[in-house]
Amino acid sequence: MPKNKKPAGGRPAANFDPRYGQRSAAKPGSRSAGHRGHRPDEAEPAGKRRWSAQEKAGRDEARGIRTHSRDARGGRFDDARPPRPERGPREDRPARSFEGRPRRDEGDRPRRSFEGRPRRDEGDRPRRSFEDRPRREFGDRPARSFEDRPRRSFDDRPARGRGDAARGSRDGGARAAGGNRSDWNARPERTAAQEQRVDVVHERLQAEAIQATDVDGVGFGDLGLGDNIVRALAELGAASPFPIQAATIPEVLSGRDVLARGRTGSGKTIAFGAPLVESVLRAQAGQRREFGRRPKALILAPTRELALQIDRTVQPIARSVGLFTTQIYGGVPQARQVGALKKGVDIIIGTPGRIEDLVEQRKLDLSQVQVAVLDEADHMCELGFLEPVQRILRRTADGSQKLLFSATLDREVSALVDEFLVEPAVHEVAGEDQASSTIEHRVLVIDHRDKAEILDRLVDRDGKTLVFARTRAYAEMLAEQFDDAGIPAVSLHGDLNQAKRTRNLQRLTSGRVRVLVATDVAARGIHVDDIDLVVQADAPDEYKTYLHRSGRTGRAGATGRVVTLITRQRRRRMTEMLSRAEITAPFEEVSPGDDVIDELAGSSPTAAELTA
DNA sequence: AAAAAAC
Repeated sequence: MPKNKKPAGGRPAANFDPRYGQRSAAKPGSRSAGHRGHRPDEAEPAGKRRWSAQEKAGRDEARGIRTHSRDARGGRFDDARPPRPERGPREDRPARSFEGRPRRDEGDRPRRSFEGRPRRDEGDRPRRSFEDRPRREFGDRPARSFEDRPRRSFDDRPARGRGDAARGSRDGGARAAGGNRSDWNARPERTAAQEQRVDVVHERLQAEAIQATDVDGVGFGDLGLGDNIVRALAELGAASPFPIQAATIPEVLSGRDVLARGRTGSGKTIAFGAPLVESVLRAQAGQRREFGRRPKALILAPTRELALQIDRTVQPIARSVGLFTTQIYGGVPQARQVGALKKGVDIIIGTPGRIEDLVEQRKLDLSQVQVAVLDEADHMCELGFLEPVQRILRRTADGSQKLLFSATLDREVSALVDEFLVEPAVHEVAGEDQASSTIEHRVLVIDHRDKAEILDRLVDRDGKTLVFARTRAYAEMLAEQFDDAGIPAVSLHGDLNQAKRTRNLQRLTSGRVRVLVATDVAARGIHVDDIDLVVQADAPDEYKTYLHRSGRTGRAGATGRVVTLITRQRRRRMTEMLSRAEITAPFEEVSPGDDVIDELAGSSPTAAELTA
């Protein structure tokens, strides 16, 4: 089995370790209930609010899906179900029938070619570019030589689909002809030394890079989206396409499988969401939305919050053309979700567990799904997620289009690409390196005993701050610590029940609280406007985690700062991880009374300071 | 080792 990553090694006694316990088997939600009292002024029935409309987080990551199928069903549109009204179903779209486009068989595309680019032998660490990430050594164990690292080799993977046989459903013609996808696997044998690298590097996929300047003057309509969708995007705050959107929207509409990498906050959600809606619409042009119709598109995300957020972006787009979406994730009663499915929905957005659960209960039928999107695709290929995701994808319609998006997309996704994608197009945005980033990175080397005090000072500020902790217990403890210090804070982690999770995140979004302490449940995809400081109370273990966590700030061009606390012993691991992340950050030894803390707690750097 | 994801 693709035992993806996860080194056997692991970290030594973590840098910090209150370890409030091996309390892994904690009871959900219990302990935190207590510290919610602060802020009596919230004249808002916080409990009931559920994600209201105020946060149309708009762009964020997006995933698009699309359908190239045509699935016949009857004629009108009489859906009475109104998830979150806003404007009624409107179907003025001319039913263009675009389908019929030559689906994957264009031999002319020079791009893609999934193959692993020749990895560079570094020693010279050139610069970044997502690709060729210089070694990525998992556990970040202290400078251990690469050799004792558990290896993970693509070539060791079970021969799944490697040939073709396993992927019977897809039209074999194109595939047989195009050799591209085989490039994923047909890599030359490696030497033992190279083999070592593979498990840590996950080479980058060769991609077609779009230049930011290519987008100048291009509108969403030019990319093939209909007027209603373009209008809906404008209402979400997306007036014109970001590069990743300009690159992937036409590709998704063409029906091709797509792999896309765009850094955090670059607009991936709309990049897949908008064309997905357009595709579903085209596929059913002129047909009625029947009661009980089965979903035509599926968007999978790794966390409930992300699924919810994606829906907040996709739903208005879908509604603008009369299509319905529904969320399918755990932690909340099934009834409402099942009820929506019974009435019939066009697009479902959710997390693997509940989706599989409903499928097994026969309350969800994925057989009509023509487009499936995996957001944070590389994460969805990790241990624990991969198999459920595979089972879900296998339930979708034969030949369904697959779209894989992530800010850190690498060969780790080959586990899914091999089985499910056919000659995928690979896109990324050119020049997304640190030089063009709007995020400033700093590392504070501290004494463990000073940690709590330094954290208190760092988060005692005006702007919104997101603090990451390695464990649920520590996240909870920190939130209480901040509260006790007079700094209103809430937490977000898996020990909380979904209502609290949703409410606490909402509190940060709305600004009622300016400090949120979270585990990595919030590392990926979550978009909250104006987080200008990310504090890593515990340094992450993987460079990808570093990139995703820090990506909670500096979104859509805004500036932000990331401060990571480490103890002296961890300097080396941190240095190595930053190099893998291709990030440059000064290390500063800091004590509680140092001015630098106030400086860091102050306003985030200006664009000019960042480039200086 | 931890986190996430169903009940």
